[in-house]
Amino acid sequence: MKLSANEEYGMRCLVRIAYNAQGLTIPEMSQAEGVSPAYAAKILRVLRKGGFVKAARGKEGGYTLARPAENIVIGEVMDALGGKLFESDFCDSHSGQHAICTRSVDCSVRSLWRAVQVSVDQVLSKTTLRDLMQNEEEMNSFVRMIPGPNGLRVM
Amino acid sequence: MKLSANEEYGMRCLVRIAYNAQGLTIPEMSQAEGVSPAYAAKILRVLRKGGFVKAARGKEGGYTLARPAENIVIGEVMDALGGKLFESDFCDSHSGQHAICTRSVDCSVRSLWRAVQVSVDQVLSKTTLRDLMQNEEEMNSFVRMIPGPNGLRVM
DNA sequence: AGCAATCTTGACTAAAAAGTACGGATTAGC
DNA sequence: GCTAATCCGTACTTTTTAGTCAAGATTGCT
Repeated sequence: MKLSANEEYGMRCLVRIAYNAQGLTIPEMSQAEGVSPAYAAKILRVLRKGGFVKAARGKEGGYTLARPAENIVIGEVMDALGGKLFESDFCDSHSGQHAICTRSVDCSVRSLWRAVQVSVDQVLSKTTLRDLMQNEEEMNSFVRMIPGPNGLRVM
Repeated sequence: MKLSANEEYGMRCLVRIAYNAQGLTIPEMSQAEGVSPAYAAKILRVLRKGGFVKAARGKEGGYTLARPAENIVIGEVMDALGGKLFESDFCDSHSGQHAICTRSVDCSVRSLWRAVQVSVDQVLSKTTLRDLMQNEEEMNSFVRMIPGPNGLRVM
């Protein structure tokens, strides 16, 4: 029961994009998050396939939110990045004896997992990307990378 | 954010032991859970090192609870089996830019993880092994493996 | 058209988790 | 003291996840 790397970096990337309405490129994201460009690309692909960000190719390209931050529910993002907490059909597929399960369908351990899942969902399904964007004024001082003759300044 | 195999099988094994006051051996557990004896042994070792079960060697040996079920808090078991949800020092160790974090210590994504953790802990720290043992009368009909001249019957 | 910046994709390598194998140590019963 | 049933520990193999690489496709600019 650990956050996967996909979830950790995926959420971080999404928040960064939310803060940068003009869009962020893979090299920019790579530098901001301290991961390789290839890895940043891989994470951003998951977010794109999930429909949370959209990409523009070519010069002036980059990633932006696919919809307003208040319409992006974190629970959906997490599902896309890391899948569900447990497989709901474990009891069917596992080859052990089922006698310990009460009343032929359910068992105490399964109930526990479901309780945990419900508890997590209550947080994640209530939270939108907008909710994670506090101190937006401060954040807006982060500007886009400006290429210049004497080096680069990021954000 | 998935339950690990250790967590799934560890909890299942613990519940089975709780239901069998006389103790369960590795072969018994292996058969009951449908996993190899070697794997059952590995899982039981984690539970033993965590102080939740104790083992008796030799003939008539096996695993029993190390303390009463009502004194075993599931949150502690889960920690022993699968570790914490996230590393609390991620922000220190990761090499990306920290500017997105508010006020130099915290950041929105971290807050989210903490909220999830709190939510999970509320379930797991309130639940004891005893709470998972419903229908105990029914369960007590499961008896120990009885070796006999004409084969074995398990539970 | 040509170039440079950008995203896209699939295949590859590395690390971690899951699961197995085996030789050793302990105990009960005879 | 011998034997059989049991746990113990380490090292190994397999599978999954994490992370890299390289060739291709798209776009804006001149």
